[in-house]
Amino acid sequence: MTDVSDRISRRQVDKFAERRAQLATSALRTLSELGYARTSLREIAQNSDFSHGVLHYYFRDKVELIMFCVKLYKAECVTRYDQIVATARTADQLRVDFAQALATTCDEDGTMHRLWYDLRNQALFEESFREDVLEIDQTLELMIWRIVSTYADLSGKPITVSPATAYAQFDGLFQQALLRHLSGDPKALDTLKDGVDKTLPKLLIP
Amino acid sequence: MTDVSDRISRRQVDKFAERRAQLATSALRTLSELGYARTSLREIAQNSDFSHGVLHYYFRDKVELIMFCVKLYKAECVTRYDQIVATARTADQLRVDFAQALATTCDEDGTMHRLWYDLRNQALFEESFREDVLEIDQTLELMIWRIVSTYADLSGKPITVSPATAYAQFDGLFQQALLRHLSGDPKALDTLKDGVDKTLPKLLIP
DNA sequence: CGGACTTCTGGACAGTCGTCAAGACTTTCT
DNA sequence: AGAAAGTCTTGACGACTGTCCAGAAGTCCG
Repeated sequence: MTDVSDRISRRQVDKFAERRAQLATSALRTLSELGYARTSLREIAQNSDFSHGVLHYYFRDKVELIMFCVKLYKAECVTRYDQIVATARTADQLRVDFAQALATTCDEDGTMHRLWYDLRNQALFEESFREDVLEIDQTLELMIWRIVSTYADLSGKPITVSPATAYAQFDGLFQQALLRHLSGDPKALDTLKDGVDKTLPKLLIP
Repeated sequence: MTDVSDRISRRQVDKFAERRAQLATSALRTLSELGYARTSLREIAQNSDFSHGVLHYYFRDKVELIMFCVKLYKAECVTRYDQIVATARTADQLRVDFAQALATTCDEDGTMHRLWYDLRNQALFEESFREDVLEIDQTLELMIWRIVSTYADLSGKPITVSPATAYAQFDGLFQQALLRHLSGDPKALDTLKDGVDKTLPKLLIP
């Protein structure tokens, strides 16, 4: 394989991947709006610049498309809070920033996150979803752990719970807030911030 | 005479309600097996002693049937842990019993609970589900609160978090354990017990 | 028994679904 | 230029969905 053909084939691959990403972005809009159960490939195509047939040109089937979508979204989502870790100077600041960031995510990206919860729930029923869902869940757990361990460092106190427990607690708080917030509860975000504020210090030895 | 509500107010109310419950029980089996998205009325009927047409004789539509089902289940589920509250003599015993009870539920009734999570998630998308889901969620929150406040009484220490926060934390722990457990992780239940063991004391002032 | 009512069946209807493939259009290569 | 490869549209397919309905079957009572 010469340098030229290598470059060419790579360019084609890039273009292919580019269109996949473009279609996945369209699909994400539709999925986050309707949820897994009610989203059809035709609906996805209608909210994009292409016809429904093209989806099978870029994705093997519906499952592959959806998994590609959620991975695309979570890849960006997973690094969102690292900025907070990087800039926080004190434990209290980290705690406040983290609580605020969760509330902002809940408010601005609520529809995307309900999609994530929807798909994670599908994994409870459909085995084919589990591998990918568990992998994403693992990266989220690590993201939370970076927050918690940084908070512990800044506090100078050791952590008393496992990464899994810490993640589960914040995930529960977020999920509850999301339901309340989408249902129109005006206090949902404040309750979330308060919950995080109270929960984070309890993960350390007092 | 085409409306279901007319039939309800007829003479044989008991028999009518009885059959509704019978059909709902069949439906629960199917729903907990397949989940909301993939359960059809024909599938439900096939797992019962009747044909698919009869479902529209006892329920207005699919949504009414499913909501009736989950309410039937949660009505029993919500009182399951009150036994623990009633018999616990010490805080430590309550803590251990509660952790064990959650693990047992996760193991034995995992498929039913994934259905609950599935429907609660649907409420994030479909507004018509929200009212019922929020109501059930509220009773679950109260159930957890009875545990936590009894634990606080037995410990002689005040609680530091709100009912919503306490519920969200345990719900997160349970949900995480359910996913792991259904995925075949042998440590899922022990992790759940450990998480509950660690979380419960942290809800009080040390 | 016979009629009135309730309960239940099974098929029909009008959609929607994922998937596929034939062909048209576009780009790239020789 | 034309051939080849890549990209996209369109229509079709069989299967499945919730809903409805005509009528069979069962139940009750005079």
